[in-house]
Amino acid sequence: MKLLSDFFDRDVLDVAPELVGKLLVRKFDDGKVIKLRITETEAYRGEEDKACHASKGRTARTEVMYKGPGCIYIYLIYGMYWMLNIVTEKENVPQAVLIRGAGEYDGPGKLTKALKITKDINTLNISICSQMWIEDDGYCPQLAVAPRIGIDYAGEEWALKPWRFIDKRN
DNA sequence: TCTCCGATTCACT
DNA sequence: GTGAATCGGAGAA
Repeated sequence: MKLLSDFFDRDVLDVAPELVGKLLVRKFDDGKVIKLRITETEAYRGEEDKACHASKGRTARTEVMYKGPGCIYIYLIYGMYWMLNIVTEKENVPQAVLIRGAGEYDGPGKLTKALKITKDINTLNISICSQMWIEDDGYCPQLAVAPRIGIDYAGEEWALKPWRFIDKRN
């Protein structure tokens, strides 16, 4: 069962843990399709979240996070890795879920490299996209929570929030 | 224009 | 445990 935009039209703290255990489906240009079970996600919640790119306000880069539920937010980090995010909540509320791991890939950079994800699918909506979507096959993960990674610059208040969600069954 | 730095990974000590 | 690779966005000037 494919997830539609109403699934993403909720608070990111509801969506992020529920995305763990879902199937991330990627269709390549040559027609090949692969499905990977999502093992780890993180929540980035609006302008007040100092770790969220949108904390700086609306800019060309963060514009997609204001576009509404289900939009794909891709950005380059450290000049070499693409990060994959799914926007949640209604229009003009900048929240997103970072997909940190899926299938046998245990890092966001490795995942996007394996799936050939780059800026060219930035801003597309994952609920109506033919190149990538998410399915629910009824799998039930054992959730664990932890602080988010690599955001010390946001200050302790935000860096310590338990907004990372992991499937212990892996 | 120019400078700083990051939602990472990997090789090396 | 430490540091390099590498580049576009954001803010300063």
